[in-house]
Amino acid sequence: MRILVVEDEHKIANSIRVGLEQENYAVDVAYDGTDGYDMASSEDYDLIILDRMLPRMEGVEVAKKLREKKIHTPILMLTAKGQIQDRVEGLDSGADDYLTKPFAFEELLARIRALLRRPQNSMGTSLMIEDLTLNTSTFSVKRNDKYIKLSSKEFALLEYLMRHPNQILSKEHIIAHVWNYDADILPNTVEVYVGYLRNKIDKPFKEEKQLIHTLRGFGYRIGGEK
Amino acid sequence: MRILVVEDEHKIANSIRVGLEQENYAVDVAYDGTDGYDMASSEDYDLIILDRMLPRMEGVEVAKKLREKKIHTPILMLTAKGQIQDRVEGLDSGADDYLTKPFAFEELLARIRALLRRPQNSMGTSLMIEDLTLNTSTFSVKRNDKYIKLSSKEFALLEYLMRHPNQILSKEHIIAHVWNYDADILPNTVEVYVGYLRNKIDKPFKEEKQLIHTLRGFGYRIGGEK
DNA sequence: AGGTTTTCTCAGCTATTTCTCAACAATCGT
DNA sequence: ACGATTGTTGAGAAATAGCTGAGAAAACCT
Repeated sequence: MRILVVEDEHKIANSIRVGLEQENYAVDVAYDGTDGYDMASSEDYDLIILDRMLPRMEGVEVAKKLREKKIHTPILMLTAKGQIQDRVEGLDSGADDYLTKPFAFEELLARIRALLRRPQNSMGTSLMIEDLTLNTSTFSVKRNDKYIKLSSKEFALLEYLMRHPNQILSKEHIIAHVWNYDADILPNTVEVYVGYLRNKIDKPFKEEKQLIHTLRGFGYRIGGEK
Repeated sequence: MRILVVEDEHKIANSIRVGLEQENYAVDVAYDGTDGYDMASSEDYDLIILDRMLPRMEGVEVAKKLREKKIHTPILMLTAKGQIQDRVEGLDSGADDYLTKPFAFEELLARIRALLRRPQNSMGTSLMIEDLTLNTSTFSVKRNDKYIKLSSKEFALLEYLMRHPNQILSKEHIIAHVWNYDADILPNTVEVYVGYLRNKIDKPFKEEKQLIHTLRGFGYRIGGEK
């Protein structure tokens, strides 16, 4: 899957590129509207991520021109927050979906998956490892039939871990996926949150198998053997 | 089900179209009265949503002409607010129901469902959670056999919550469904209205189970356990 | 036109969450 | 065994989410 990112802020463009590449998308980047338009019309992308405010040509303008040219590549438009009424205009211009900055990287991924009509990543909304269940539609977490109350960040972290069971996830990787792209999060913060999760899902279940493992020097992993 | 939307404001027409398509209706749009009239008389629609103020031919006029031509497709007429005395005229002209702009999308859907259901059973739905009942045809709410008086916004919010019992609904989600498209509603407004509802349906029933739950960081939920 | 109700925002308050820091513990290489 | 590196944890500061009373503005009703 090839994705074109049109975004003038290099920092943001780069984080998106790196993040998407880790998810095995092929990514090209354009830093202004006209470049974006040229690339979108000459190459064959599966998806275009288009910032609304761009030098040389506005995002809305780019979208309109592409549609006029009968290029129907799905477009996901980005705007700064507080421009809520742009939504209608954005969708009118031909965009297929719409996301306000700043956003969590996971949300961007979810929208991309939706637009690419990919079968949602085990989209039973219910993730399960051993006797631990996480339901993404009711936002509930259970272990051994006991409900566990998590804060939203704890939930996001656990969801991310559970979507990649038995895989080692580095702290940098976790930061990129669970926090916003521009969040300046120390690796220690991840350590602290892993600690919180352990207090809630492992420590009270001493009888059961411990689920969150530390792989010193590499990262964390949920599930699998010691 | 095929629906014809006759509305000259492209922005509104488009939002309605997108929204209805998401509900699996097939939607055609006409942007003025004569086009609307032509399409309505040549195609076979299940419902026509007709704006009152239209270029080339007034909504009322379109409705009258259709009825003269023995086309009895249900018509839902839209007017700008503050034109309340138009109601009689609108209904006289042959419209079956009547909605003032701006409206919440959920309300439009409810009316559409009502109109499309009319031939079969004209029974309004009754939603129930524990000892709380909400009747959408009489617009009445009861708890423990006591009638509770709600404003229309409160009613709309409660109806939305009760149509999704045991589900967590985020403030953004609630705004999108209970308020109208271009309403610029702060999340705090939802908090306030949830407060109003609590004052009326939970606080006076301290003995009973409390029904409206806050899930910090996620949203609100009606029904279900603490 | 005047009073009432409803809708919505604001500002202050509280509780919770988020995140960092720094001290401590565990592990690793030599 | 030793310092160096990496991970854990308690304490607390800062940020954020949610609740509520007050009130402005609009809509509604005679």
